[in-house]
Amino acid sequence: MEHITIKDIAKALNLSTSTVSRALRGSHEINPDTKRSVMEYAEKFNYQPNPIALSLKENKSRSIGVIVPEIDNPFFSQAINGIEDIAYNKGYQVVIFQSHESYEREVINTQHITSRRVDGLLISLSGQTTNVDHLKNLHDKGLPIVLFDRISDEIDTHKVISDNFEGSFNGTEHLIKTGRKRIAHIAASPHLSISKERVKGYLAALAKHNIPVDESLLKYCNYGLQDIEVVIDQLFSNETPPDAIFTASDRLALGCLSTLKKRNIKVPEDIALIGFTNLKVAALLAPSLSTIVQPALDMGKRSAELLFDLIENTSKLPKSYRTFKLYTELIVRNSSVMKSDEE
Amino acid sequence: MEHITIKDIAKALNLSTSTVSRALRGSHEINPDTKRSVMEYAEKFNYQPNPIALSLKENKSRSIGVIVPEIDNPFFSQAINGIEDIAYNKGYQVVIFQSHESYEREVINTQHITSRRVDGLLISLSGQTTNVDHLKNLHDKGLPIVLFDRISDEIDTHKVISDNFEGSFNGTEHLIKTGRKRIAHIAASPHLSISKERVKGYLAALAKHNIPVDESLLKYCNYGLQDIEVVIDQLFSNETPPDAIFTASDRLALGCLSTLKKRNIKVPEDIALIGFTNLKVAALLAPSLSTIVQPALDMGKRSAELLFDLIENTSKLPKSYRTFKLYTELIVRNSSVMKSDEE
DNA sequence: AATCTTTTCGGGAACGTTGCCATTAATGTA
DNA sequence: TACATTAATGGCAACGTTCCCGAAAAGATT
Repeated sequence: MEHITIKDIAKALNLSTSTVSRALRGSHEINPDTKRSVMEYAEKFNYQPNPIALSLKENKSRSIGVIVPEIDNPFFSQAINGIEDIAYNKGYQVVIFQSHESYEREVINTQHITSRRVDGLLISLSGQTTNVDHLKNLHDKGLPIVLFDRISDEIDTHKVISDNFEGSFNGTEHLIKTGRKRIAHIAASPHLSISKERVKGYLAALAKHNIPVDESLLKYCNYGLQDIEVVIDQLFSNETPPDAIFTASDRLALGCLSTLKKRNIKVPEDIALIGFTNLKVAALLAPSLSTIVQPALDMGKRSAELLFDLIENTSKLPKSYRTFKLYTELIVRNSSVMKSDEE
Repeated sequence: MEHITIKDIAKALNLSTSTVSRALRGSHEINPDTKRSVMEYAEKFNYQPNPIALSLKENKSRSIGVIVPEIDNPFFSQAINGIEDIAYNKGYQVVIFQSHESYEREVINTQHITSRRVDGLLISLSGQTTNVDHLKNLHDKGLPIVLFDRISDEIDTHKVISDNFEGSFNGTEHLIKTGRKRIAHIAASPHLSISKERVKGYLAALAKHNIPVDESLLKYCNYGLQDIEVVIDQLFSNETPPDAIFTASDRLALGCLSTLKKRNIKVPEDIALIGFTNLKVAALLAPSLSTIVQPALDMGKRSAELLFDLIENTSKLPKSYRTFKLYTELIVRNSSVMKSDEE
């Protein structure tokens, strides 16, 4: 890839680089004729300023880093969609990293992030992450960071989440109101903020309706399909098995559904199922999946907007950081209610 | 973000920048003692070489650009997963762009790509793209490019696709062998290579079994849900409506399924449905979706590997470019065959 | 003792761009 | 006419790094 530079233009037109530079940026102190000839030459030979030289000079890269556990997860790909949208309009580029739910990988990613000199970082924590010193260090050194979805209390910066407590509360209460008595909750990694909040919502709903908590109905589970099968089998080896499962994520709900099918347990007759998800296909599943919708796209957009706020105001020190809680919505479908009319 | 530089180290240890530079890279012509003190200082103050300065000097960025129509499409997010995997191991960073199926946006993206000075480009064409001059220009200027999935004959470089013809042929033949007589095919944008190949496979299967082609059963369709509804309605306003639909993508199959449900047309009794997809949830749909699986992750990996081959061998001019055709697999589920035993 | 090698290091240019400071010529003002 | 002002441009340093070239000192060879 050969690129024409400002020096080439200067040499060709017998000017100095500074004159060409100023002509290109339309400075008023350049003779209109000179300006025009420079412009024309640049146009003709398709001059494109070298952003790397700019970056070196200005010490910023006009790029942001994004670390997610897994790109190939509809929630995160939707969020990235929103992030890319905002970044595109701001003229920033998006550099993607995956932690694959691994703490070590996340730490390595943050190292790459800094060495890359991105102007800011958007991150959703890995399921294994309990220590966030790697992020604290970056933040202390002045790197703008926004956390989204899977956040941590230990970092003082902007955060964007969905209202996990309320969503979880509403989902659980929905199960209670439709007559379920023994409601299990399968959460994701116990370290995650989203897990904690959703467990709280679940417990609060039980408490409100005076349903005693049965510890054996509260399970934590990885995303792997084998893990889910184990958990389901544990739940059903109980003397009085659950009559409802509220899972804390899309993947878990899908895993449950397929395991329950294998075990020949009917949904919603034998057991109600409700997920916490944003999957577009949820409506097309058999049975169609009741769920609590999270606005993944909006979360991505909002996070990116906040990050650019920080990036563009790094000078104004006394920031007041906020945690933005986005709406969730309970959508009731067939997996949680007995069919009234057969189709 | 303050960063310590080689100059800082030099000043602190009373050395020249060149000595520090060489010490850091372990040059043999530096006194072991000096080397050690430099290393220790660098370690202590967490020196990280500035990749931007390196890029400027070496005229490469150690990053690759990826342009996909939409990140939030399981096929592409899986492919990106594979790309990121390979890039990570090579020490490259992945910069993401979306064309949103728009030709204009794709052209703008390629401009950003070049101005960004990425070392290579992976691209899957937008549905609107008929002219590929923007890519030809880049390729002629020496930018390594690998096309995947949605490719173009007009660019001579490595390409990675799945065997669309064979997949399509097998899918269509499966429908024929299970007794379907009027098989419709709903393709994506007519400009896309994948559409053309899949239409060819469809027609070839019909021809092999002496089934006349009915032009009214061959439809092209965008991804929007309204468009699908229109197409379905057109198909069923036919005097003799189809008894099978073979759709050319995951999204289209999902749209069909939901539209057919709305119209109260039973799958597979009234009509068989088969998709071309890689969706993990296909098995959980109602009915479970027969489909032709594409190895999205492997396509991403293979594409990235090829791109790095090109990047690392830009000198060796006489390249022989190849098109790699990856396997597809027909998976028969309930949407295309009458249930033999009810569950 | 005179020369040649090694070892170890510093100086400076270069990558592309911007911005400060100077410089020239032309014009305006007293 | 002498001086101040303005317009238009050039020179140069700087961003962080590497690399080529040279230089000094120490050691080795005759």
